[in-house]
Amino acid sequence: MPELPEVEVTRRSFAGRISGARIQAARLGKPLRWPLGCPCEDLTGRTVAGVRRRGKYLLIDLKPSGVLLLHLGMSGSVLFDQGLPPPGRHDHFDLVTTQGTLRLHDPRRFGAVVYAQDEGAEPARKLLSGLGVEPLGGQFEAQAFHRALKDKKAAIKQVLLAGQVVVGVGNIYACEALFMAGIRPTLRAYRLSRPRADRLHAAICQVLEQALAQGGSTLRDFSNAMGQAGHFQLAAQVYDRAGQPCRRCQAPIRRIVQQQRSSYFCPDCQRP
DNA sequence: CTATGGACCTGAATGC
DNA sequence: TGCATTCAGGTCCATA
Repeated sequence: MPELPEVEVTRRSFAGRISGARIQAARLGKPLRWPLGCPCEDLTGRTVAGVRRRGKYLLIDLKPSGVLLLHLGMSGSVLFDQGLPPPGRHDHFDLVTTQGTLRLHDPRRFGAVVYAQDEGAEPARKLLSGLGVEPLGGQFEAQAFHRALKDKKAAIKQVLLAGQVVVGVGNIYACEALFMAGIRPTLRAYRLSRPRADRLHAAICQVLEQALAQGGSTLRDFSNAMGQAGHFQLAAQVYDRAGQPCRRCQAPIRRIVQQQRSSYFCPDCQRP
């Protein structure tokens, strides 16, 4: 479910409300992708200093020390509120604080909650190192983007999903950005000309900013930590539209599989 | 080093 | 209705 805009929407929906709260208890449900990395009891008594985001990870900074990395995987979502009902079968982490309970709901359990001393310490370092530049907030530059693509032999779609060049672009937004830029997902990254790389750079920024402004996509079941749904589905140009007419030229949208993931594109608007 | 495929897990939608 | 198959927003890891 969650790509960068959804994760950022989630962060904004509870960061302010949880900051300054004192942790009273933590509890785990079924195993997530990785073990927490510390006993739940070790968290009690600490204070939440703030919530940051890096790629698709949420970083919950603790005082006097420690950080919780939270990843939503494919099906995760977060709730933060007071007086939450008892955990259900897909609620796998609760952080009970003086200002409310943070709850990770994740049916497929590809998500994770991981504790580290700080973001440079294991296991956080390993998860965060190797992540590319943040696409929003001014660090993402067209020239550097083009240069980075130059030594990637893989298809551009795969390079975007890998997150080593730029983070946060998942399957939906990769498809949408490539459509906006008029680029076939199968085109090898190093073959992008500077003008096409520039277009893709702009498209990535635009599609992510737009989704963020609209509160995150909701192709299936996304909602933020206050239970509100997003609206991106209204704007999808190609994702999940196989066989339907391109909104720009009417040609049927095609679906192909790359790296065992679906790619959608318009054969006329997007050129190899 | 790259490229590929499998792994993790559950639920919804589709097909016979 | 029941049962099997396919697909889903992610990403790590083993293998060649």
